[in-house]
Formats: sequence, structure tokens, C-alpha cells
Amino acid sequence: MAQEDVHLDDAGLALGLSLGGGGSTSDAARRQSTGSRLGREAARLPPSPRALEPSLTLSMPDEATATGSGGGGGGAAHSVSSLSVAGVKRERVEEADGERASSTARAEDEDDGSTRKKLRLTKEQSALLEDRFKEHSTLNPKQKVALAKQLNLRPRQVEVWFQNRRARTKLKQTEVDCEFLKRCCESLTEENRRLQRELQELRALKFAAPPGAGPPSSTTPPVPAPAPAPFYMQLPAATLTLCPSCERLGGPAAAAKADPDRPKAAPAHHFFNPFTHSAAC
DNA sequence: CTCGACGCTGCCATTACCTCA
DNA sequence: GTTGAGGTAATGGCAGCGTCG
Repeated sequence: MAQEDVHLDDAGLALGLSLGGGGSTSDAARRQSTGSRLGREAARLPPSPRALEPSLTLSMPDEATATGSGGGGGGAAHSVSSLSVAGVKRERVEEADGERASSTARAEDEDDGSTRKKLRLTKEQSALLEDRFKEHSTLNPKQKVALAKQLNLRPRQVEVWFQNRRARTKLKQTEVDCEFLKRCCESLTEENRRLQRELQELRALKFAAPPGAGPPSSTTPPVPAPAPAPFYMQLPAATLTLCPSCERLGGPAAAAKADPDRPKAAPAHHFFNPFTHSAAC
């Protein structure tokens, strides 16, 4: 389980906190020792300035144990460890892989102990992560640890990658939805104009015709040809789903949101927004 | 059964590093 | 060499849910 990894991973961090006093709580630390609300409060110490006394640099956990994945220390591609320095937890990456040895390795050379170094995933790692993401956008602890082991990363890094990946996906989807809504709005505006015109014409017709007059003759202005279905009505049937709470028409996300893995109590909605996955009823 | 503490996880906003034009 | 923009790994905070005593 990831649990083991967290324990191991945090071994050095705990030390860092005890020695450094105001050291930051890394996410791993938060997940472990500050997971509780009390713990969180206790851990909410003012973040130390990044350039705090470098002499506070702490010994980091043994590489092999820090990775926790078992394959960490001896991996040909990476060995990763965590280090808590003056409120900054840094990732140190040693790359034997020449392809991507660039930033991280260089950064380490220039390491002055006051900056947060950033891991760059190799193409292979990214590809595998992408593959897994395509299969499932979330990982259970077992999968996470297995994947981390496979990638020679820490489970936390895999977790973060998936988190960020989900965020990117959502952002993209939001952009798509936004564009769709824009077109929808334009279509509705145009439709509204058309109906207004039609209404005006009908009114003009009504007032022009003498009361009691028979049905319009051939001089009657032709009824406007039916306008093409407005954009918002061109939704494919598959996109029309029911609001899960009130069973009125909603959008595709309504069904997708009904993920059994994480059922969230939906309020009683009537106007279900398929784009924001929310409702306002 | 209810309640509070706790642990875990996901989402979100933000930060900070890195690359590239 | 410098700079600004964009991409993205990492961090911190918060909320929801399940478990346990």
C-alpha cells in the first residue's frame, strides 16, 4: 500500500520538521501526520522564507527508502528523494538517462539549498502515465504504487501527475464548453431576432387587416419559411440526459457525473447545466 | 444509533521551476 | 544575455467520505 511509502517518505520530513521548527508541511506530511484537522492546524505554521538559513539543510532519508517503491534507489532512470529544507521540500532527481538529464541534473549541480527543484518526466514516463490516464483518470492506492514502481517515481509524484492531468483535462473541457455555450448564445440571439421580426410582421398584419375580414388572401405576405433548427436544438440526442435529481433534461455530463465511484448528493435540480455540471433549480 | 476524531483522497488555487521564442 | 510567456511539477488548503472508539 501507499501507506508504507508515505511512512518511509516522511521519515526524513518528520526529522525536518522537528529540527527545522517552522518547516513547511509537504503534502506528503500533510497526508500523513497532519491528515487530521487538529494535525493540520498544528502544522499550519508560518511558512519559512525560502532563503532561510541553509545550514538547516537536513539529512534526507536514504535514497532507497525514500523512494519507497523498492525500485527507487537502483533504478537506471531515476532515483528520487525528498528533502525538507527551510520550508521547502525539494525533489532531487538523478538521471542516468542521458535523454532528459537536462534540467534536474543541472539544477542539482547548482543546488544552493534554497530553491525548489522540479522534476521533468521522461518521455517514457509521460507516455506510460498518459496511457494509464486514458484507462482510468484516477488510481487506487495499489495502482498508484505499482505505477510508481514501474516508473521509478514516488507514489506521491504519480498522484500529483494524475491530479494535474485531471485539472488540465477539465480546463480543456471547460474551454470546449465555453465555446459551445458561446455558439449557443449566438444562435439563441439570432433566433430571438427572427422571432421578434416574425412577431412584428404578424402584429402589422393584424392591424392592417379590417376587423371581421376573412382569411388573408393571396396578397398576404408569405409566412416566413421555417428557420433552420437553432443551434441549441441541434444537440445530438445522446447529449440530452436527465437531471439526476429531478429527471428533467440535462446534459451529457449528467450521466457521466453519476459515477458510482464517487456519488455525490445532488441537490434537487431543475435547470441542469450540462456544462458546469451544476444546476440552479 | 449518534458523535467526534482521525485518516485518506480529490479538487482547487497558487507557486515556482524550466524551456523556448 | 535578458525577458516574457507557456507548460507543468509541486504545494497548501479545504471538503467529503469512511472507519473507529
